[in-house]
Amino acid sequence: MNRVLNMTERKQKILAAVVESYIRTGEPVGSKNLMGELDFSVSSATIRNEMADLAEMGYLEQPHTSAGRVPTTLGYRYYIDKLMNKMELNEADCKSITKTVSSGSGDPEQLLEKAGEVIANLTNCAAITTMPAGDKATVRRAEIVPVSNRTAMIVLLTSAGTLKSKACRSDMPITPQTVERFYNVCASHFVGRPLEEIGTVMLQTLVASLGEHALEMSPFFVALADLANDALSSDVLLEGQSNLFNHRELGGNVIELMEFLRKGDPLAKLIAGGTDDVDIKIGTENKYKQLANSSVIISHYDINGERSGALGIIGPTRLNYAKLIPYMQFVSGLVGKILTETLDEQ
Amino acid sequence: MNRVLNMTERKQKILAAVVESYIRTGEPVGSKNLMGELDFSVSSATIRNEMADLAEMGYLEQPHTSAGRVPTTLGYRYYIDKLMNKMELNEADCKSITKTVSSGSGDPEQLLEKAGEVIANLTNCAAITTMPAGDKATVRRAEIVPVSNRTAMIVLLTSAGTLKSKACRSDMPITPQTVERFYNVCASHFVGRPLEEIGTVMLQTLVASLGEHALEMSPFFVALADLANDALSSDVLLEGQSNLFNHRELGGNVIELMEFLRKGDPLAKLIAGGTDDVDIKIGTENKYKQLANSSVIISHYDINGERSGALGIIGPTRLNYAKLIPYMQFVSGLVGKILTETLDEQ
DNA sequence: TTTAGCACTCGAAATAAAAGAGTGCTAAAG
DNA sequence: CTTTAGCACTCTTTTATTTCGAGTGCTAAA
Repeated sequence: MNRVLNMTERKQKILAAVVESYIRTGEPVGSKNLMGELDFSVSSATIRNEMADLAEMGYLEQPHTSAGRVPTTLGYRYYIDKLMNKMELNEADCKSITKTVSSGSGDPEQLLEKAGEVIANLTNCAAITTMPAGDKATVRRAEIVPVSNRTAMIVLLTSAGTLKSKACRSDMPITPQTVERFYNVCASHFVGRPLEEIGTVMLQTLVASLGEHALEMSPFFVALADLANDALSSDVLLEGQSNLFNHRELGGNVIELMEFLRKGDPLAKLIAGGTDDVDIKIGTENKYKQLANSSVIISHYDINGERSGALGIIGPTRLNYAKLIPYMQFVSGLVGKILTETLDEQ
Repeated sequence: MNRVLNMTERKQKILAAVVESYIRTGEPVGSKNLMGELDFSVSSATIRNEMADLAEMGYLEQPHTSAGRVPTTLGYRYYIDKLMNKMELNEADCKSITKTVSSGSGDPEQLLEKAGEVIANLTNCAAITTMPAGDKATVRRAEIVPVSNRTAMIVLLTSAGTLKSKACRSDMPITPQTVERFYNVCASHFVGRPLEEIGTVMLQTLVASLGEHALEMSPFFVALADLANDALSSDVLLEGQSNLFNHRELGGNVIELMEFLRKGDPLAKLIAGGTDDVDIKIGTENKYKQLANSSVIISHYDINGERSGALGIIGPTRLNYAKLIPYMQFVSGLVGKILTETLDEQ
């Protein structure tokens, strides 16, 4: 025994056929059925031997002894990297996507929400989208607006077009002088500076320098720091969550999966990483165990040539990669283009 | 035959015992089991007769011929209106609720989110909360802030402390004059006036009067009208949706139910109606067919003595009404108190 | 190296049987 | 007239048993 197994061309063809058949039907695929799907004629026994080899090599596995074969994570990976032929985009689909996505009023949040919806419907998966990153955003404007005697809204607008606000309560009455003082401090210390600089340390020294007004002003600066943090942590939108119910193979884990998706934080991390144009994580390739039965396709978008955010889908491992990857690229490209136009600085 | 069936005291006791037992266990309750739960001794046969009567009267029903009895909508209703003894609030719970809910920074949205979470955890149901109604809110401030050459944020702050914003794109460059002009128009026409007045009709006449600037300004006013509408339609927050999975009796309908909850609109209507302090809708009493197997408990909160919003839970009909109703009242009372303090005008 | 043939495995579906909980009715007792 | 013991009957749930079929792995011949 202990022979060496090489990946031959025939094995590749068989692997591709298994993957594609499984993606299409969701049923483990057996040697007989596979005969009809190959562009060369061999007996089922031959295919069986090849499949046994592929299983030994780690590309296929059997749910149980007498069932057909199913691709492993490794099998999908090999298929995607070496075997898959990306499908062309359907002209009509492109048009309708473009129409839907660009129908908004120019509001980035609305745009990404729409894009998420489109993707979710198109792919029958859950879609996640991130708002344009605020990493390098600067403060464009910061002010307080009183809403009652002791409560004011703190408003922060960034150069990335993100606007965050928050009510804040003070122990002392809010006078027009308070408002003006806050405005002046912001204008001189924050406007035009990166959001990151509004940290608690910075604030402490600042508040200290305010002397007699320190007590009065400090809650507002604390709130402002909160807002800056908010604006920095890019928002994640989730659409079409319930599409996941349509995929039986996710089984009872759908609930855990949805619970996982509900928390925005890991999602943000999920979508953040990766340097490629399109990131694909299959099953156990995902760092989060809740995603062990899912695949994730993430496609980034650029604003003014700079990586700014991403769109992604989450579904069963059995995704139609050949079709969906080009779609994701198309939509993210579109989003990037629209946002570049919208937020263009000059 | 055709005898008249009267509700006797014994029947009431039996009905209450059935309802309470079913709420506790989720199993149809049979005559023998019920014997142990009554404060008087009769044979199971007697109970059987009484239960048959209650079934004929419409308060109980059988899932199938040889199963125990389950309360009908009518049965629950009778129990809640006439038989139920509200449970006292647990001192420790109150404290921890108060602590959690009031731990925020004074932001109403954050407050209601926290309150929703608390309720969801406490009741193991989905919780809905509405932001304070903007019905009578007036415009406190409206302005545009440029974020790029042709894009600006429209910002609207209402007297109710709601702040809405939206990006808006113009076909012409946005100049400081544009900003000032917008500000002036808003100051003279909108500030201090009810939100409702910013309708499209009003806008049309206004834009017409702008003469040469009409084209330049109109997209902003349209966006402003959008924002006003947004601010008027009270936002609904949903928490603990996934708790619904824990209730097996909701069966396969959980998915439809969640899908229904995802759309905010019917939720808003659901929570809006009702004049009582606490509204309870049991199963088919709900107007929406998706809620036919669910119960809804809604408790309103007042700000400055005026009905302003509500907190609600959605769960199976088999809710522990005696315990949850007081809890809902407590939390909504608390929310009202905190918001009154926060938004107090004087 | 490929292929036909065949025994074997294992899950899924179908069928049968048994168990159990609860009812409704009857007839006797209070 | 009301209550209760007794009992046959109904219907779901559970468990056991069987059957079926798809698919494999192995062997031996081409």
